Amino acid sequence: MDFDPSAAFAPLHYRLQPYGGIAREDLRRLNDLPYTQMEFAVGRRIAPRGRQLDRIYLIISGWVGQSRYLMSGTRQIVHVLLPGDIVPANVFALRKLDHELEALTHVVIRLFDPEDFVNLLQTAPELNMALWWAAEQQYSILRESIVRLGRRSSIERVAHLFLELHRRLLIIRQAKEESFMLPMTQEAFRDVLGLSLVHMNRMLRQLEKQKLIERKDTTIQFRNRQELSRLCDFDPAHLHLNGEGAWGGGK
Amino acid sequence: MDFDPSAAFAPLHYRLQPYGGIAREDLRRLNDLPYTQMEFAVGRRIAPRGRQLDRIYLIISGWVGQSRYLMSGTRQIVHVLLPGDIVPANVFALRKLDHELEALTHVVIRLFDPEDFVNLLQTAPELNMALWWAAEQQYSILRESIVRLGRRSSIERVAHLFLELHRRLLIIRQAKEESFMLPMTQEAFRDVLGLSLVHMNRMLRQLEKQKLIERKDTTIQFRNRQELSRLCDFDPAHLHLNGEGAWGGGK
DNA sequence: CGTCCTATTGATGGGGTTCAAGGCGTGTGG
DNA sequence: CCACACGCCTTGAACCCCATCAATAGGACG
Repeated sequence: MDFDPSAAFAPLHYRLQPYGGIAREDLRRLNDLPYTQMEFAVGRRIAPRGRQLDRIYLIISGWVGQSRYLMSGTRQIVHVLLPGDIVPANVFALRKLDHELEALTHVVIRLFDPEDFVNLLQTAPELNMALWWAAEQQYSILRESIVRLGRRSSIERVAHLFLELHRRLLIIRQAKEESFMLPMTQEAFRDVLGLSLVHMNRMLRQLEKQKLIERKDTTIQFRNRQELSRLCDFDPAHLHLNGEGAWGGGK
Repeated sequence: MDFDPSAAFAPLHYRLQPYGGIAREDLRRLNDLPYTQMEFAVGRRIAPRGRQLDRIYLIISGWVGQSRYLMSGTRQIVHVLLPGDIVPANVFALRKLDHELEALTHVVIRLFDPEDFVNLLQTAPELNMALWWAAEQQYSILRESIVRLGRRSSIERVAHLFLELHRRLLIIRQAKEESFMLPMTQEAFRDVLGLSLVHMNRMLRQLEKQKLIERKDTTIQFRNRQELSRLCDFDPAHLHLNGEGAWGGGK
């Protein structure tokens, strides 16, 4: 680490690292942008569906769900945002939110003025490019979620989500090599995977019984990650872990 | 229409219209960009997973599937691209494809050099912004697909996809008010919805029996679109049909 | 006229939901 | 300090939606 961002910025810093050299100065300027900071308790709604986005949300700590409620009252969590993630992923298209933002854990977020943010990007091309790549990664995760929901069995879904979250947490250094903290309830987990609570719980126990994972409190420990990956045909390619293929965009 | 684009460009033109005034000159310059044009027969692979994107793909006519194959051989079509759609949606992040591009119908595409494309965008801010909005719409559709797969029943999925495709086709003027052409096979349809062929067929027949739709050859005619929308809780908000909320991005 | 692809329908079985009840830990108030 | 409540997790039992297997029909095409 040649740059020592404030702890608040560390996740974003790690997240953008793979996408090429971002000037220390740029990160510092991002760090120095005026902001409002807010905290939310578990389960609280951070922003409602339909809200016109007039702020850039940066997640400092905690997990945030982008979720949709159907008329029947059921919920689908479309995407789980981790520290360092930004809403909207594409800061140039400030739309109305088509989903809720909900705190899946205790959450700290920072709000920026979009104009400040975009002005900074326009004089920081590397940072700009890195954010595009981070956005692209988010969308790849959405695509992979579609595959997971459309074509994988329940046990595969559970395994696949574990492995994906683990990789994402590794990037921001909030996981160990073979374990990670899963702070959300099974209820939230269920709504990511499109399953029932009962059945998802059974699949969890089955993974334990097969000695693929271990659970202690909120910690998930992999006991045989390779076998787990094989079980659910996990391929981290969609996470674009190396920024390879980045193209300078006429800079 | 104050601008008369070549027939090839009409869908893109219609697609970008809602997102604010794009200068006629800009569209003309896009139209004049050097390109390669290619055609693909039904079922042919346009680009394989893993290919480094070094071209911008614009769909001129036909439907293209972004699909993933699992080890088991099953396929999930992650997204259906229609005329006027662009791959990659974000032309600034040229990654490796994490899915296949397949021709769901006979397809004509145009390939552009990314550098040409980006250079044009850098001197055409309105066009640039419109493309961001178009990209954002694509991602919203992905999110809605996740809800569809995760929390909707089979018959709801079928109805929902019909209504969504109809809306998208209306935008590019390739549908009538109460009907549209569905040129893809039920096999492809199945792989969008994550269902089995047999069951999906039954749901189609059931929608007919309930007098909600009618099918003649490849034409789907709505017989009671309101009831169909209610059945599947369809809400076109995710399509961002009006460009409202567009924000100038410091231009 | 046979072949191949797509659509359709019947029969059967299983993966996952729903209903129901109990366990466990934690916080809270008497 | 204990009793109780509440949230979350866990497990059993019954049912059902949807997948799978199987067979036929109906073009399109050579």
